[in-house]
Amino acid sequence: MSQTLQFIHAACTAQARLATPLGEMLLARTASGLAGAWFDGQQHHPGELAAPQRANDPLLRDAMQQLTRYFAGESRPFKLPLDLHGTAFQCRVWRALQDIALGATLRYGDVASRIGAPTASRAVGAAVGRNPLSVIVPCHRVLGAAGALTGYAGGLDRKVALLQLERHRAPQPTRTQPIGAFA
Amino acid sequence: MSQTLQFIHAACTAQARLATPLGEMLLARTASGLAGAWFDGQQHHPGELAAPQRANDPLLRDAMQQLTRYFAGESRPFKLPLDLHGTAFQCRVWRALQDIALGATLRYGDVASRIGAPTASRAVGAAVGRNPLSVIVPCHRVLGAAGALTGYAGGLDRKVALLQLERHRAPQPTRTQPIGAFA
DNA sequence: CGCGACGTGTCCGAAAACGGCGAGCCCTGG
DNA sequence: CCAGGGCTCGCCGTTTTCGGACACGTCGCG
Repeated sequence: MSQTLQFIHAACTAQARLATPLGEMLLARTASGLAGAWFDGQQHHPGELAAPQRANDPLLRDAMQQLTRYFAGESRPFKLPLDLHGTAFQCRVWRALQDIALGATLRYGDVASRIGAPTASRAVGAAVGRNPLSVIVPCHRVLGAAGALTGYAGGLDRKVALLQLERHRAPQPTRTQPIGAFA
Repeated sequence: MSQTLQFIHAACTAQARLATPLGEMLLARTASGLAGAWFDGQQHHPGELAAPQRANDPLLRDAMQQLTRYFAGESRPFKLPLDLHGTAFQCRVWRALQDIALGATLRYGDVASRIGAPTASRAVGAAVGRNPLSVIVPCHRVLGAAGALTGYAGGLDRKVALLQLERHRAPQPTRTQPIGAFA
């Protein structure tokens, strides 16, 4: 099992479920922050967690509220304590993802450059795909060099839906413009 | 890294250090019980833990007190909530170890029989060696078929010392007599 | 009686396979 | 001419796979 999932199963203290327009999600927290958010049936889903179901946990409630607002169209950025665990490289990638503003997109190669490994775009792809915090860490804002969607652990339809949702709320279309499908 | 150590690093919530006649020990707990006790420099030591140092944690304090009394010569059995994590096989072995009374010893093969895998004595050796709770789960009470000490993660001298310590407190020399070195 | 072979579960190291990529090349079709 | 589509080939971190090594004991042969 991957390092991240191993950690999730060992250290999570509570979980909760949330209904969204794109399907149900599973949220999980540890002692120090939000550790996971997955769509039902997506790739790299941790499966059943031993941690108790606690819909009224303060942090989980916060997360659910912010997600609900996000899906309702609010453009306020997520503000939650996170507890991301992965290899050093993955963490660098995930941190870089958090810097992509709502409505903006980057190419895999751009992310690679930003973390100081300009030739590792393919490895970046792998890391992006294992992002444990769907939606909250915006891994859906990374496109192929030609603007193609190229992949999403939750399924391409969800990626399309998320980008479309964000497309109309963006304060202004910042940074790298999506090319091709979204030009 | 081994399954057990992986868990230790991920799930421990507090640690403490204890001075004993055989060297300093590191104790670690999780939310549900005592998870580790290692001599400094022993094999399979987890190294630096991220969990905070908390000498006044109730469980850790209890453990330290009982260990201190043990080293002082009291023969009262350990009574602590434990949180042992390993493969199914390892857990069976470690549970079996806890049933060896103070002053008694078993052979690796005996342990193998007791857990229902009479031909797996070699595998038992491996599992015994990875016991995360030195002293408390008495892995030092297992000897080779001929009574030889054969090994101890903390060093053979410590194994000798522990057995000697227990030899004189035992209510009565129960069960399998140590052969050879301890006859 | 001594020696070697096997059974057994787990960890460890090395090697190979596998991707949510991207650049370069050629080819087609306007 | 130029724009695009399909192909091949390098890129690189992670995961998977595989072969040995062990805190032993029994059995079969010389």
